[in-house]
Amino acid sequence: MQKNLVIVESPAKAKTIEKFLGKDYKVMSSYGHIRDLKKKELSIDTDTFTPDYEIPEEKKKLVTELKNSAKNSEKVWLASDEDREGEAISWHLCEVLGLDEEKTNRIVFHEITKPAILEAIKHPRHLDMNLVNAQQARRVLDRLVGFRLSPVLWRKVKPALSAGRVQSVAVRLIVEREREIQAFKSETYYRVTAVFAVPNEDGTMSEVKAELDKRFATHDEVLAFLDKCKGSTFTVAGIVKKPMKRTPAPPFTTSTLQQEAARKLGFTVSQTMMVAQHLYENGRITYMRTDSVNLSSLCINSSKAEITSLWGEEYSKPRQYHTHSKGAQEAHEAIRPTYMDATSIDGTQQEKRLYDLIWKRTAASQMADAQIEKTTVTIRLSDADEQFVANGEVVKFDGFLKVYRESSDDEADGQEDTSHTLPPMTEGEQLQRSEITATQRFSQGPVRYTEASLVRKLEELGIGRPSTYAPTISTIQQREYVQKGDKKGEERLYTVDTLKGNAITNRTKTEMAGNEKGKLLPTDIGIVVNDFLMKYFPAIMDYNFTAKVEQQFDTIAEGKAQWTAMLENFYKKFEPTVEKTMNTREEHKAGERELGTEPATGRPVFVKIGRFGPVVQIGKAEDKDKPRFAQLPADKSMETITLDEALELFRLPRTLGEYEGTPVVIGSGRFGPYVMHDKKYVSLPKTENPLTVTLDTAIELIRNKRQQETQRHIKTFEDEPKLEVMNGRYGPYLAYDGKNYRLPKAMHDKAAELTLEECMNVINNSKKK
DNA sequence: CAGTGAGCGAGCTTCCGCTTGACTT
Repeated sequence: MQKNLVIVESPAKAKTIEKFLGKDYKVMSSYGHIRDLKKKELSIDTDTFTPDYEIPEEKKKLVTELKNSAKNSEKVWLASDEDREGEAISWHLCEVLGLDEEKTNRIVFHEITKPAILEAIKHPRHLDMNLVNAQQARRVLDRLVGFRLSPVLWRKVKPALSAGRVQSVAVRLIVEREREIQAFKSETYYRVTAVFAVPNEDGTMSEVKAELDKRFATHDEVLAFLDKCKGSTFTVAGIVKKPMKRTPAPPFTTSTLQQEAARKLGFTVSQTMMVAQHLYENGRITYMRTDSVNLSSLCINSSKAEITSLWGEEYSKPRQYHTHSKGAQEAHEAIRPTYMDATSIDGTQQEKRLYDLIWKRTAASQMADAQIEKTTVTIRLSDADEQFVANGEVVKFDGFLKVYRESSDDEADGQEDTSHTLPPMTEGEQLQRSEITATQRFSQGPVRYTEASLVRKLEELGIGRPSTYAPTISTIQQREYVQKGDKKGEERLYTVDTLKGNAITNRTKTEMAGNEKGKLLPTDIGIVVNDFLMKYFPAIMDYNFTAKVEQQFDTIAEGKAQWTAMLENFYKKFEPTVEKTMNTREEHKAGERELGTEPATGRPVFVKIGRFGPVVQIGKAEDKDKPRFAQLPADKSMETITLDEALELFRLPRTLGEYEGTPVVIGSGRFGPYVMHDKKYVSLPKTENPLTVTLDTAIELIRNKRQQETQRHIKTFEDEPKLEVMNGRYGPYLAYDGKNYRLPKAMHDKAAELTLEECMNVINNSKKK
């Protein structure tokens, strides 16, 4: 008979703890939740709000193992995380394993160290049913919202769509940001900078850059000002030195790690989580799904030792951080290296880089402030009221800046770091002007979200949890509410006026404005679904909805409210809205927009969301003649497409004539326009317009393609029919068993003479990698 | 990387959180 069984949530944690506890303890993992609502049904009695739980198929084997182990143990310790979800996991274990609730030993530890765990074992408690009920309320509410709302979308918008407390608000953020950008009107202004020459002690000259304390609204004001500068003298009116300090950012949470890895390493949110998972499983870092910035005393002490030995005592400053983000539950520590004395690790390139980032952020958080001296010099003009201001920054003591500096999202916007020194100047000193420049600028509109900045916004609103940020972002892309893509900016003209000597020169330059890469853009479906939900379910779409229900979950957790009563309250308002919306007349009409009529027939032309996405339709379903359909191309949107653009789409496919007795047709497919002849397709080059291309050109394209086809097969082998030497766009390659393999450059010239053995060598070598 | 190319009448689809594999690419 086994003495003790300890159950934790994660297998990596189980392995570590087992070492600390010795042979009287067996440690197993539940791999998260072991029971949930049924997958395909609502699984909730909507009169009593009783959930109907089941053990999912993929967990059955694990549960049997846990059951057997529990039966053969004298004592079972439930050691899931100390938060709402963790408490519920313990309760489900209790129920499923048939443990006696009164005799349950529920324990929690705040850090994975031997003393902490031995201490926890000394203080077992019972299950906190209030906390469990708060979790049940959370789970049931999310199911009700998701499973009652989604079918409304299936009927009113398009099949297989989804809605939920978290994802729908995430889409709303992106849709609204896009509308803000559309509505934004950029205003122009003029920024004036001056360069002065200042003599150094050794007789050489230094340059000082200063900016005018006023921005001009019109070009006339600029010219008037530059004119005044011509005869003006420039005098140093004041020098102010101010000491400043900069403090390090707190250690990483899931959300801040995702943001920094995106900015500094270019990782996607899910990439970051995958790499972090590896580091965690290899014992390199603490748990990677956390909203806590807390560091264990172990880490604080070893950081101090490490920093002192690397850079000296003056660089060390132990700090305790406290979490105050909305809805934080603090079941774990911050994300940090398990051993601070490991300054680097073995692993893949990505693992090394992410580890390095985590190590530096953690170390910096335990380091001294940076001491900076900021110097501000004001320069007065004799002939104008405005003043120039020059700023200098000197780092007196670098402190944490030695290892780490946090990035910000809008860093790339020309606001480069201004840390530079000023040459010595004295009050009353006259400066020699060398050049004054007025540059036209434009006010910056809102920027689109990236994956990482959306995560930050969601966390700020208290929506979603560390374990769901990455999945939420992929869900809204999978449902095609949102697309990651590039938005091309527009070319813009701006003027630069320069005063040099006594002459003012004017130049006009061009720049690209509003160029954005890898940003989240709403699709037509995303916009339509959002507008629909905003119209009928504003309460769910409210940015504060989650915060409001979280407050109620907290009240339940404190034992001051009944969880089923809370759900009843919610449902009695929610359910009638669902019913009402379901029963509105209009089906699949959301987002429909009439563009006008087709000139030839007078039939109505409109855009709508069809079975397979946005389409243009001519005529109505009830008409005598069947309606015609055309899918919206990727570069057009339902909100902005015009009647003419819509009618263009119906000019394809068109038949050009016949060749070798079969028709030649120009069509438009997923990959652009093509020529179809005898069931074979040839892509139309970009230089040809599908609406005007001639039969002769099309025939030429068909012939070219045929010739290419004959040259594609270089060599086949009798002994191995699955293998073939092919000729592709990038030279010869091998095709074997449905896969393609690159041929080394040296073998390109003798591709036609390759032997079977040589080919198989290439294939086996590349398979090894 | 290496070729691709539709129609709008199968029944099904869906939530949020907690955790990792076992599958391919």
